[in-house]
Amino acid sequence: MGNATVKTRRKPRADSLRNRELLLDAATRIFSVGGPQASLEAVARQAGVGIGTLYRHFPTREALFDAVYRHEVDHLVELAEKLAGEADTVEALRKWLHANVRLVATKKGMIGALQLVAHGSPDLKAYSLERLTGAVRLLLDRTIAAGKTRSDIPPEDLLRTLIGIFYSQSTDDWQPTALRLVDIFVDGLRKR
Amino acid sequence: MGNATVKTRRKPRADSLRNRELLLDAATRIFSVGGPQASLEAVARQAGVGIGTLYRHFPTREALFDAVYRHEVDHLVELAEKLAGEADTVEALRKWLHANVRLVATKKGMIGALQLVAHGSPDLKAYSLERLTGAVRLLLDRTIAAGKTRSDIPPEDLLRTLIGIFYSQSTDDWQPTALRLVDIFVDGLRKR
DNA sequence: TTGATAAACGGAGGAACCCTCCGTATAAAT
DNA sequence: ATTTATACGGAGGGTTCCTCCGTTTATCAA
Repeated sequence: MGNATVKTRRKPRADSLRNRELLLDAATRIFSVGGPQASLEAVARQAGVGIGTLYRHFPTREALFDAVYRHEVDHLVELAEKLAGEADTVEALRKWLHANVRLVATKKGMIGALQLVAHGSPDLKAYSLERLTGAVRLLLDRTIAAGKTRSDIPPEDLLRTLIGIFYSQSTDDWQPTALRLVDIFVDGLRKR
Repeated sequence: MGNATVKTRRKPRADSLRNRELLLDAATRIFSVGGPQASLEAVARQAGVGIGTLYRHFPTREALFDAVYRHEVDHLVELAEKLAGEADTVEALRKWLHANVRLVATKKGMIGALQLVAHGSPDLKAYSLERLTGAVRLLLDRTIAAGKTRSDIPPEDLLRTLIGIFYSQSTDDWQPTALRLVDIFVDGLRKR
């Protein structure tokens, strides 16, 4: 039976897939510096496609932003999977948390974006929370299994702490502070 | 000696003052429904003046927003001064707090605006915090002097609680909840 | 009162952006 | 090779931004 849809669909066109990817990358860059209300025409220009193509792929600004955000979340999950291969489990966890800090630091626009997300689509919120929690769990479980850290901290709490660190630091020069706080927290997790 | 400026300045023109006031009122209305990035041309239209006039009075969007916000704060201070004449001191306090809730509720845009303020000009933040604290103190001291409420709550804490109530409630239908929370808090202040 | 003039006014205009629509181009299927 | 479903690009109409400048007017001095 294979496919339950009415007619056998054509394979999606190669240029379509490629352009979608180009747009996503461009949007990530543009939103990073311009915040979530940056020019969509600039995104299309940056991607090297027509504005019409952008709107066909992402009918609304929201849709584009949603996709970009999911993309970023997926990247973080991938990174976690890669780090899960490292020998030093605690260090792997620490690296992943630092990557989070740097991501938000680099892509300043993301901060404003996060506020939109918080008040925006519950779908997106649920998706990112779930996936990121999974990523943390992946790394955290290994440190626990290795007997390196205390075992009474659920991944959700660790994630919430991370978010709390992002929110509480709203000045320009917050990155070093955030990294330090992360380190302190990780040290706190360590058994001794 | 009077005026230390170089030359004796002319009196500001009457139309200038009037237009400034018109613009401020219009901006309050427009920002209320459209949020802090609403169209400035719409503000000028609403005020019945040319767009050039708007830009002369408020060279940047920030400047206009700043002025509107100060205006609103001043209104709340005036209200506090008026309520300070009421016989029932606790009721006066309650009314003022409710006015705060309704203000933010009516002017939805203010919520987004508050976020801009939080990360924006420290001047504006300091100004509003100071003036509003003064207003609360005015009302709170009277209830304490009348022996109606406990006396160990500084006005700053009361204000922070109010802000906390605004921030924590981010859904559409938050107004009744916020009013209830305010009432509970005021009841908590009461001596019995 | 009556000029003189500093100050304010309005809005045209060029640039950027938003989003839609549709003629053209092209990848997949036959 | 031909067909055709899909995707592409960008012109175009509408909105907003902000500047610039010719015109109007409120103040002040005579």
